[in-house]
Amino acid sequence: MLINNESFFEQVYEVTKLIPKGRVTSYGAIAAYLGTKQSARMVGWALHSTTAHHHIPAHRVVNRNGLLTGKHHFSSPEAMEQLLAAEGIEVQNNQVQDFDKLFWDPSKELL
DNA sequence: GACATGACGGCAG
DNA sequence: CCTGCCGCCATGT
Repeated sequence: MLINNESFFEQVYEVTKLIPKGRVTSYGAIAAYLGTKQSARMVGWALHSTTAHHHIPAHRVVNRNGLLTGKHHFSSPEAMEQLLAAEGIEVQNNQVQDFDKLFWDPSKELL
């Protein structure tokens, strides 16, 4: 996989868009895929820009714990849960159920 | 220009 | 097992 042909943000957008419906991934996974696993925070920041001006399924991206930490940044705190639920992902207490099963690793699946 | 914070993650205690 | 601290990059004050 070629890395760093475009901006870090652009790559985050693409990876996020490639997340299969009904699947979720983590900021760290995306960061690791992009080669900046140490800067998982940047991924979150990138997605922040994404939700504002791009149509990105950012609701499929959660933290390593499977927790919907960023739901508060969506149109509505419930939006993230609703979107995930609409895709068949069970969310309880801001946490993705069966996260380990639904987890989608870009560096593995997208390879 | 410097300090503090943030959609995170890993390691140490 | 749970809590706390550090690192990383960009943005806001």
